[in-house]
Formats: sequence, structure tokens, C-alpha cells
Amino acid sequence: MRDRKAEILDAAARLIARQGYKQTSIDDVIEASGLCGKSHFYHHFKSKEQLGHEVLNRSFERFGERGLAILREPLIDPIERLNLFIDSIVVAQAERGCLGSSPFCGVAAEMADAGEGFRTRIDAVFDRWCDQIRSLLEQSDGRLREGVDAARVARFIIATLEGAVLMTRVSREIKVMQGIADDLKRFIAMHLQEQEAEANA
Amino acid sequence: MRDRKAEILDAAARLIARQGYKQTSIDDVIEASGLCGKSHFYHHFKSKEQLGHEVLNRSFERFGERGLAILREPLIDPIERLNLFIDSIVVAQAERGCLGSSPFCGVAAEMADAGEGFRTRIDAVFDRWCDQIRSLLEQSDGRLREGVDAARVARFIIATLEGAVLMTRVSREIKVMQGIADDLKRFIAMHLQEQEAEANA
DNA sequence: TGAAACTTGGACCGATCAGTCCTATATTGG
DNA sequence: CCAATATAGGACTGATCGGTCCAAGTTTCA
Repeated sequence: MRDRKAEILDAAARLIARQGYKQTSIDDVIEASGLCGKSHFYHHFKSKEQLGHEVLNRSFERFGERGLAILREPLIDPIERLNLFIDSIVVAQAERGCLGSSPFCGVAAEMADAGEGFRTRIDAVFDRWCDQIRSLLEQSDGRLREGVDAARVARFIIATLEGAVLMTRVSREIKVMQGIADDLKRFIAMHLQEQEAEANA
Repeated sequence: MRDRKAEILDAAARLIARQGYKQTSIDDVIEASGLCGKSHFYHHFKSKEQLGHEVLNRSFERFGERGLAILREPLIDPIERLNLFIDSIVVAQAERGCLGSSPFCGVAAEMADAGEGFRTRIDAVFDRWCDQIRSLLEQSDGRLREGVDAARVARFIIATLEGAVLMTRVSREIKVMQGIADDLKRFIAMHLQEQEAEANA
């Protein structure tokens, strides 16, 4: 049997990622998911805000499982994992015709403004992701230069990726993002031991 | 005599920077600028879209004059100018309680989505700013390492600053942005000749 | 002084929004 | 078989939106 609620969530997630939370109306969601009327929608969700939270949870969960999966590959070198992760964000944005946003997104900021509940949730998830990247940096046993604050580097990586996604939304050119991603990898290499930094320079 | 149109533009710019273009209603603008009714507003602007364009032009112009003024200071070392510029963005965001956006902003992305006219305009202005930063990098005669693509570094700088502004909008902590800004300066230093890179490491 | 530009105040329109309510008909699992 | 659940279809409300229209008073400057 079809899971209509999941279909609604999928449609809503797609719409919200493209046009934002506030700009996505319940009617839009209903039409996109092929429902007959509002009553059906409100049978599954008690409000638009609940829909928003479930969409957030769903995409965070999925991104945590799939998007961040590469970060957990035990057979690949930690720093190489990080580089692959950065590439995957570029690819995802390219696949979306530069219109992607979630979960590295301007939508995060928009939803953060749309409600304090959204904001704290997003903030917490960002923190968790930063933590994962930080631990990855620390796993690269000894290659991280002394005195480097891994948590700070992690936040820098996430901020730059978000900014890059935003830039492509304006310029609609994925090439820009590729350049930024490559430079970001160099930035990371800069925090590793000499021989490696030289090799990537 | 009071320049009511300028007052309207100021109020609108403030509102749009905080809550976005689409989320800012004409009624909001009228109330914030102390007008009596819509007729007065529509005496000065033929539509909301025109208001949007004039707000964009105005803030771009101002940011070009004031925000980027530091980039043109002839007495200061070019790279030092760039660092001061980065600091000024952090200070501006701190002053706005982490709610700032324009012109380094998520609002740019939102408005880019709100209309193709907005998008091309914003894209063009971003290009000009990138160019200014690029020329600054190139002015630092000889200190830029060979093979470094100044235009790419410039885009990286702008993307990272934008991402940092977005992050503070979610976390509401300026400290995060300060860390990112400092790391960004280090990233720039990385592209300079050895002695300098070592000095800033 | 007189016309053009600016300001006030408000009624109004059609569209869209989130959300409610009501009536039916399927579908499903205990 | 029956009751809970899911689906369908639509009317409706109260609020907000961008935008129009009108009628009247004020300021400015040529």
C-alpha cells in the first residue's frame, strides 16, 4: 500500500528546498502530492509547522544517513573522506541545476527565521555535523598540525560550503562552486603536516 | 524638507534585510516609514518590484561606497586592507545582532529566486565585488604566489563570508563568525610568499 | 498666484493564505 | 463484520497580500 504521508513529505521537501518554507503553501504541497483536498492533508499533519518540522527531520535524517555516509567509510583515509564529501556536495548542487539548498542551504536560514523551534533544531543539527567533521579531522592521527582547532576548521568548512551553494543560486554556474570546493580542500591541506601541504599546493 | 522617498527606501531596506523581500509587505513598509496609506507609497513607487530594485540599488551603492571603502585606502597595504574588510563584515553582523544579511546575505539568494531581474542584477554586482577583491590581491605586487588564481580566491572569500553570515543567523553567535573570519585571513595568507605565510601561521 | 508635486485618509478589489468543517466512500485489520 | 483509518471532494472563514481609486488638503517654486 502506498505511504501517502511519505509522499506528501517528499513533495513538501522538494518544494521547500526550491522555494523556501514560507513561500510553499499547503495548496502547493497538496497539488504536488496529488491529494484531493485540504482535509486529506490535515488528516496527516495538524499544521504547516508540523509539516515543516517533519520535513526538517526527514531531510536531516537522510542527509545524515546518505550525504554524510562517506565521512564514515572506515577503509578510506579520513582526509580523503572529507575531500570526497566536499565533492559530493558540489555534485548534488550540480544535479539540482544550482537550485539546491537543503540541507546545506539558504533555506536553513529562512526556516531559522520562520520560527524559534526551527532555529534551535537546525542549530543543533549543524552542531552535530560540525562535530562529525571535527572528529574526522582528529582521526587523521598526527597529520593535523599542532595548535589547529579542529572544531573551528569544521565550522569553516560548513560555512564555506553553504556560502558556495548560495553563490551558485545567484550565478547559476556550478563552475564557481567547483573552484571554491577545490580551494577549500587546499585550506584543509594547509592544516596538515608539511609534506602533505606541499603535495597539495 | 524631508525626503520621504529616501525614508521609505531606508525602512524597506531594513525590513528586507531582516525578513526577506517576499516576507516584507507593502503595509509593513508603510507602517515602518510612517506613511498614512497606500496611495502615498504608490505615489513614489509604481510597484513592489520597483521598490525591490531601488532597495537593491541603494544598498549595493552604499555598500560599494562605504562597506568597500576600506578596500580603496591607498595608504594601507593591500592585504591588510582585505583583512580589515573581513573584520568590518564581522563587526557589521555583530552590530545587527547576527540578523544582518544585506549585502552579504541570504537575502541575495532569496531575491535572486524572487525574480530573474533581481537575479541578474545581483549576479552582476557580485561579479564587480569579486573583481575589486581580485585586483586588490593582484596589487600586492609580487607577494601573491605564482600560479594563484586571484579571481578564484576572491570568489572564495565572498562565498565564505556569505556562509559565515548565514551560520550566525542560525546560531546567533558572533563568535563562530569571528573564528571563520580569522581562518579566512589565514587562507589568504596561504597564497602569499613563504615568509608571510609563516608569519601568519 | 497658480499649477505641479506631495501628503493624508480610507474604501475597495481579487487573489492567496492557513485552517475548519462536513459529507461520503474505500480499505484494512482485529 | 465492524470499527478505525484513509481517501475523496468541496464549501467556508478570517486574515493578509499587492494594487487601484477617489477625494481632500498642503507645500513648493516658477
